[in-house]
Amino acid sequence: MKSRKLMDQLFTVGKSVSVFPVKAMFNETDAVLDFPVKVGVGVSSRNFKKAVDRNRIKRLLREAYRLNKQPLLDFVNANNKKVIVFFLFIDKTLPDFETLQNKIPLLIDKLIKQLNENSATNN
RNA sequence: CUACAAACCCGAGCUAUCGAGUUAUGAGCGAUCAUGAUUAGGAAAGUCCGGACAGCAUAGAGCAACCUACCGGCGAAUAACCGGCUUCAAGUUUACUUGAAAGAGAAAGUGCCGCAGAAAAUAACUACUCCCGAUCUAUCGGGAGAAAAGGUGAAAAUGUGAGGUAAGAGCUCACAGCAGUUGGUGGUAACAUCAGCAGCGGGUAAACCUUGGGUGCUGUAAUGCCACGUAUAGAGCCGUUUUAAGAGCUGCUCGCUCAAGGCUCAGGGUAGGCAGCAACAGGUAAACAGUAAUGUUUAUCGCAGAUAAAUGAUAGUUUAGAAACAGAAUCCGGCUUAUGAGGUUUGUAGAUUU
RNA sequence: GGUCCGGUGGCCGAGUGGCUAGGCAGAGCUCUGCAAAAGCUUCCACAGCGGUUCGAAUCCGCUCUGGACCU
Repeated sequence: MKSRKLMDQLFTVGKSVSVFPVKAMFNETDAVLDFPVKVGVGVSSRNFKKAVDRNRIKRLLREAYRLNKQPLLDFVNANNKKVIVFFLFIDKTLPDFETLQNKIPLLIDKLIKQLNENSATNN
């Protein structure tokens, strides 16, 4: 996700789920997207002052999402939805790849549940 | 060989699997896909200097402001790079080593120098010497001399010795120190050294200042272009061709030029794309010139280019070890700061062997 | 990305080169039957390193840190 407009929209009206140390903001959208899911990652510069550390965390988040994204894609394709997601790292210490590798699947499960409930209430 | 100091080098390589950015070629209407190539630093950092490049201005003059200050070299450029000179500091071997320097002018002027001290800068005061007068006979008053004595301070009118005198004084002499000036010698020069002349009136210019030199302002989010969009839109103020509101010369004044719309507030819209933007003060290697910075020649290479922002994950292996500081955002040169393990060179000290 | 400004006790804040004011807060004492108020005493500071100077919070350089503005 690279659009500034979508980003503002996400942070104003979007909802969130979190599995420590990662929080996911998400929003279903009617906007015309090229892909069913658009994803971004971020770290607060308040918690990590060095650009090296922030880049490291963003890379690990990207890699962890890449390896575990299949369930989310399947769900979204099955229900014909369009979703934008933003992963925020909220811990204040540098993580290692293994913990993220364990936590991201849990977060994605939770996200899918939320999406399911939303569509049920809307209908 | 060990320790210390300084300078410099390096800042992991390879294989497999799965990915990301850029780009070339091919395929596809297109989204995209396939194959190949390539993808972070020595500091990318701080932004302390200097440039390139771009926009505005180019009609200047004066004032102000800011920067700078030994000499030579190098270079696109620099107070910051290289070499030298001088001064200072430390160390010892006392003439060397290492380090530092914002290193023009205090004899153009103004200011400041707390406390202490007689006095912090035309010299005054106390005390000193001589003469005169008075008297209570060791004091007082007046005149003259003189700037040596006053012990405090960071700093006290160049220091020591001798002569000289009523007492004294660079008043005179010897030696030493300091800065000025003239000439000789060496050096491109700063400067060094020798001789003569006339001197010796603290410090502070990282206080104001003076002198010499320099600076137009702003910065790639600059700047140019394309697309989309709004309230056919509100309020207030100033002005409209002889006068002129206002704008530009970017701090001010004069002067000059342009000028029919301009300024402020409130609200609304957009926040997309292209160029700038990756081929040059280029990198690497060797040779040559130079003490060095640097330059020349030859060969060779094409070497990040994103925009919520790529350069990653896992496993194995090489190695004594893979750990430090740390992430490009227009580019380049220098400086400063952070930094792991190891290596090279030079110097000093110690030990051992010959 | 660029351009600037600041840092003085626990807090606020003055200080244009000569022992770092003042207020609030803290501690102790006085006052009171006990407290409050008041009074007295006391404690705790120049962001760090280096330079200029006899002497630096002040002047200069570097570092650290906080903030503002342009966009």
